[in-house]
Amino acid sequence: MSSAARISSSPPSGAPDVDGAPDVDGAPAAPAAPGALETPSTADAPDAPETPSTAEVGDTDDRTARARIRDAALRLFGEDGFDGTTVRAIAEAADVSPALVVHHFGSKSGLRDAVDEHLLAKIAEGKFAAMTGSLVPSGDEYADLAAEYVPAMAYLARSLAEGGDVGHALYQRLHADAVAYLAAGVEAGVLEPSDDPEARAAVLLNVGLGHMILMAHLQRTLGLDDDVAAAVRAAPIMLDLYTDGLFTDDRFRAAWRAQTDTKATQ
Amino acid sequence: MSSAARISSSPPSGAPDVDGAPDVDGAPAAPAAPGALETPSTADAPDAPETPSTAEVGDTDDRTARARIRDAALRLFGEDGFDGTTVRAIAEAADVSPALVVHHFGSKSGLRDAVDEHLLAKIAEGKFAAMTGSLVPSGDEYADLAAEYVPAMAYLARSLAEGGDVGHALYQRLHADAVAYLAAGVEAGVLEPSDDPEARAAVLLNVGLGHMILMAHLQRTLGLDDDVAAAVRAAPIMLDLYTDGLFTDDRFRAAWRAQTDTKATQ
DNA sequence: ACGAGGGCTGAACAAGCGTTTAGCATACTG
DNA sequence: CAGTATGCTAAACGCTTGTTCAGCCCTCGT
Repeated sequence: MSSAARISSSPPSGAPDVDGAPDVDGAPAAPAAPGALETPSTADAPDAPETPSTAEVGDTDDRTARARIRDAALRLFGEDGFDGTTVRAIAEAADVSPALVVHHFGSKSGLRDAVDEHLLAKIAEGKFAAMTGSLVPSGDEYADLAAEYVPAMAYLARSLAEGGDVGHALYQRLHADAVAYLAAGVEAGVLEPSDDPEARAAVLLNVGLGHMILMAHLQRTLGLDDDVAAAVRAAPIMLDLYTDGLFTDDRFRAAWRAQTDTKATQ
Repeated sequence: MSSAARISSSPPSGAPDVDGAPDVDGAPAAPAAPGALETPSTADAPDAPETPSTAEVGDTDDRTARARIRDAALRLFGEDGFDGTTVRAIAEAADVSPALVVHHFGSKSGLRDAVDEHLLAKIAEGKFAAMTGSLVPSGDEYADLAAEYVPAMAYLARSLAEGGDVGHALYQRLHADAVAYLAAGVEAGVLEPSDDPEARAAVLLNVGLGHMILMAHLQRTLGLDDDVAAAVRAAPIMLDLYTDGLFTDDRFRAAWRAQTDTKATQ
């Protein structure tokens, strides 16, 4: 959520800071790079020149058709899955011939690798902090972000759920960030300390990401119109959970401890 | 978790009740039918006679080959996805010819429908309460359960993440159960009340199911050997979250409320 | 002006897919 | 015992898929 990051930099007093509501979603996630929330570039704009110094394989220039194919593949993979997406469909969406797809990326798997690499680079830049972290910037800002990042989020959600390498790479990155920001939050005194910070970071990451992955079900089940409404409806509940917990006392925790203790002494 | 169900029926005092640890996983989920945790039948045993009175289509007898095909399909769909699984692979796993698959189920989609129906029936019986609910019965019981239910869980996780109709049917059933059991828990005084019980049920369901779906990532990231270890590692953290919350005070909730109030009055 | 080369394409190919067909055994029914 | 339905299979069909191939067009260096 980047809440921990913001926690240590924003006064906990009255008015929320300028870039949106207090983060509320489940996971303490990626680094909220300063300005990450401002003016997202339009979705289909060609990439930045992308210095070929770091070129690893055939990553020569990358604009126009090549980028169009990659973006179309990202979107379609996210919507229909890798197997459910045909090269011909990608080609049509990118307005090129099927042969060009394989000419640029070698094969369909090569295209997926390129999509993954591109996405991981974006993640490494922290560009996904806003979306993976704070699901509720509130209102228009969220809508703007969603328009750009929803295809990527769908692809990531699918990758995470399927347990492939891309998803796991993303997970590990988000986990490392979560550990750092949770520690910062604890140090700032706004988060409860933990006996097992790494595991807690993973659990909270699961909670937040899972909440995101399943948000569509919540939306349908509650009869909401769009994902913004769903996020707004869910936000105060997450806040309640994180503020008060769920149980009224600690009888369940006590019971758990009692059992594990007796087991350990057996 | 069925915690709410158990809450109202078990004394919150010292020793945990007989059928395992206090439920600890994220979601208040399906009804923990009495005895649901006891002696699971072996995985590949043929189904119960399954009275043909409720036969809807060609559901005549259902044992031997037909059941073998269905079980193999369930497992393979869960492992490799629907598109990633070929009819020939299912046939080989069930030790029959590919043509028999189609002969029994009409088509590959028909087979999926049969798998879904079978699974939803199991869910309706409450047989999944233990797995979807309490991820930590502790130790051997969990291992036994896992051996039987893991294929189905994998299939369900995939269905939920993909947002198809099966997954949503499951979700709605689990949500209804969660609403009921959360209400019971509130009435019993062990759960915090909520302004929005339906949304809270959905959120907690998302939290718990998402935690389950992503458990494999947690396991890999923390370097744990198996899913039992992961569940045991995660359990006290979930308990801490549900008992104490995450924040040390309510500054985030206050900030959220302040913002939504000012927005509402604008 | 004119080759050279890269972006790009239409058409075709081999492989794998779901499905169909024709037919074999076995078991039940009269 | 004949007749018939049932469980089941081998082989093949048609289609879609990812991929290849030969060649077009258009730009650029000389």
